[in-house]
Amino acid sequence: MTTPTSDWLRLDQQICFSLNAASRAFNGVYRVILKDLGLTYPQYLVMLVLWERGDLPVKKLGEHLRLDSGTLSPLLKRLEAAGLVRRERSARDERSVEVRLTEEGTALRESALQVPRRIAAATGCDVEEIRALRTRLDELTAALDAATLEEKA
Amino acid sequence: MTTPTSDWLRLDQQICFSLNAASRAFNGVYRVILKDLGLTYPQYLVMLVLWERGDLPVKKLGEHLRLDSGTLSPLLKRLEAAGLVRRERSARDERSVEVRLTEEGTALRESALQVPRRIAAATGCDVEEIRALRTRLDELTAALDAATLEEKA
DNA sequence: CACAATTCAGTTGTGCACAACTAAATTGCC
DNA sequence: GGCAATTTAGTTGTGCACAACTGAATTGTG
Repeated sequence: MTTPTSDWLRLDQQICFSLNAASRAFNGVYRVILKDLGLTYPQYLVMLVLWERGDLPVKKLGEHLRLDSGTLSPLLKRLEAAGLVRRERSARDERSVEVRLTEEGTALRESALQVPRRIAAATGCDVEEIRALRTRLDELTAALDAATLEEKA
Repeated sequence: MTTPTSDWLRLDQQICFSLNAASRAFNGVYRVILKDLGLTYPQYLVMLVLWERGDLPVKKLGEHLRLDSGTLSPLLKRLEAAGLVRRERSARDERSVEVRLTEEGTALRESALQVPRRIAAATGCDVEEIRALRTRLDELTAALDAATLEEKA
């Protein structure tokens, strides 16, 4: 039992639409919830990394988030304008810029503590389901990243 | 056995990073594969809907894709500039704009037929796994959309 | 019929993703 | 020590998402 080629296109429509929609729906929930904190979703990701790991150079931040300087540089400028971080040229290596939490940025973590519970509630999943989904997504990302490199070659 | 509040933040970092990364990884694979067709991922989504449903007004297109005119108007202009669609004011209702496939746009479907197989290969999943993931994502989207409305209220 | 409310596409402005590039600092190699 | 290759941020340009708004056409109601 094989699937006609033209039906593959319909299936692709469904899966890639579903993924796109899910991603944007998640974004939408975060947008609403993060509005109180004055953060966008990508800005929240950056703050999470800084709260977790402490001050980091832009390069390291980018590695954790898989984002390049083209995305991070303007984003960090906005976080700096909002008073949440400072950016300081490293003395040891003048190419590098250290991103440091300000007091205000550190303090914001307290308000952020309520975010995950609200997000979890919005998904309607329990912690184990979320963990399972995360694992599934990570596998997928790994496969896709590997495939992207192959396709490019 | 309960989880400390501060660990929730770490879990949130993981799940929202994973989702974001998966979404971008998918985008990356599509970007590489669609390059041959001269389409971006969102443009491909629009073409899929048009191939599937035939000519549609912008409004209907937006409902299928959950995109508003702010996103679609410029995107459709680019598809028109590429010669894949035409946009024509409806005679019956002058507010409405019909998006019609050109011959070139219709013909592109033939080249697109190979895309889904390449994407499926990139995910490393079989058809059933893809279907299951799709179902999971649709459930999630439904829950998230409902929650977004609640949060806004 | 008249006119307020709604619908529809489009525009504007902000922010993100990413490719391609620049400029400056550092490292490695001879 | 000197110089090419690499590393690091940043900039520029394109495209998408979305909120807020505009303007024109249509619909509904008195």
